Amino acid sequence: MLLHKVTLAIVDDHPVVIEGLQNILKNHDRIEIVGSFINGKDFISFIENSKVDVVLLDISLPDINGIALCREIKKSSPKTSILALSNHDERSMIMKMIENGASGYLLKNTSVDELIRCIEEAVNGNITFSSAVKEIISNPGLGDFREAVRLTKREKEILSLVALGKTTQTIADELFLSKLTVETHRKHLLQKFKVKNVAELIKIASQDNLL
Amino acid sequence: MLLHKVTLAIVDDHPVVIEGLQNILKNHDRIEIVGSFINGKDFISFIENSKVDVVLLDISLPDINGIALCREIKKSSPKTSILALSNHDERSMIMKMIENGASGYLLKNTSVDELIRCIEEAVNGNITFSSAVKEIISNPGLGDFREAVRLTKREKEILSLVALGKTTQTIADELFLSKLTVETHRKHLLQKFKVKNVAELIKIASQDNLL
DNA sequence: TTTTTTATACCCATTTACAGGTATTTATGA
DNA sequence: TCATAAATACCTGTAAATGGGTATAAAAAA
Repeated sequence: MLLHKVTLAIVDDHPVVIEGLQNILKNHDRIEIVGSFINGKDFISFIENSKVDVVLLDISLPDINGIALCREIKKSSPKTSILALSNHDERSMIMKMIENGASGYLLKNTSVDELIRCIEEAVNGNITFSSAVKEIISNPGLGDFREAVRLTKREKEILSLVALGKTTQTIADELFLSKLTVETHRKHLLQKFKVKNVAELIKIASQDNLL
Repeated sequence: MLLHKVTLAIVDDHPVVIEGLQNILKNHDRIEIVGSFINGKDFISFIENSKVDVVLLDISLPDINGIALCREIKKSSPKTSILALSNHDERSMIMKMIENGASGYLLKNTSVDELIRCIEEAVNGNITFSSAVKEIISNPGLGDFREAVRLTKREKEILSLVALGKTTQTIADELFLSKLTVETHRKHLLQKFKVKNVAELIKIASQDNLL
């Protein structure tokens, strides 16, 4: 048994959510809330000088991307357990957070009981998920095993020009390339995405936020 | 001055948000929270038998679309003021909610003070917005005046088949149409979206959630 | 009832895209 | 240093898409 209280911080840009979390946790005698932050930068400064055992981290913050913040926190304070709080229910996002040091992942519609259970697990050093998240992990959707397509810089560049409706010739002129070179890049894009024309290409790229 | 308390309900599928809102509002002596709901259906049943002056409504619920729910509520209980709570910061969404009977629109990152101010305004029958929302309304982005493209049923059907990478001929075969007919529909799609090829078409359709 | 929209279909000329190759130079990693 | 990946470029033939028209019947709206 630990004698000291567990120090916990909240990082979420929604004041109402902070209010809710504080209210839920304030009656737990083993937990002490040591700070609430509405952006990542402030929390990073804070953690450099303070001990935080657990942080409840909203992964969609205005100033910094959740994955990057997760890694930053682990670099500054490796012993801090990070519990990701998020609306994103894509398997890939869950996996990325875990890969980058999170100890758990909760969807925002998690019940209060489950939330507390997960925090307690995180305090004990375990990795935890809310039940909806477990469901997602164990029942991967169809698209979930299609690994992320790795595009070169040039390919990304051409992909976005294609998405703007530019033709091969126009792109070639703009980039001072041969039309044939641009055709090759397009061909590689179609191959990498395993699609057979631009319509499908742009749809998938758009769904994967590559535009 | 009213003698009775203002009755207020909360509809949000995030338990933590409900907790936060309850906690923020419980000390207001003029406000009485008469119910909290995590889906639209339950609230619709509730409001048929109860008087609710103000409802804080999350517009992204699992069971029903926010706009439809807004209209439902106004139909069942026209005197209830609806304050929309949302993460969606698109001008078009804000306008749609107001058109469908909402008395205000708050982004979820609204501060507690502002939230209370808006609830009080709504109680008094005014239409209110959080400052971030006012900003959005008064500074329309570039795309905001491009009015929503109105597609016919057939056009939508063909658009989604095109997005699946099917060729004109394939689509014609599947729908038992002449290839020339499908070509005409495609042409109309390009014209309506004011674009010159499928790449641009699919990108815009995808951004507008038409796929 | 008249007008407009929707869905259908056709024609022609031209441009663009796609499939399936090969090949060279330059970076980048192991 | 050796192998691999990236970026470049070329060739040929075919398939598909686009632009700019016209036209008609049916359905929906005014």
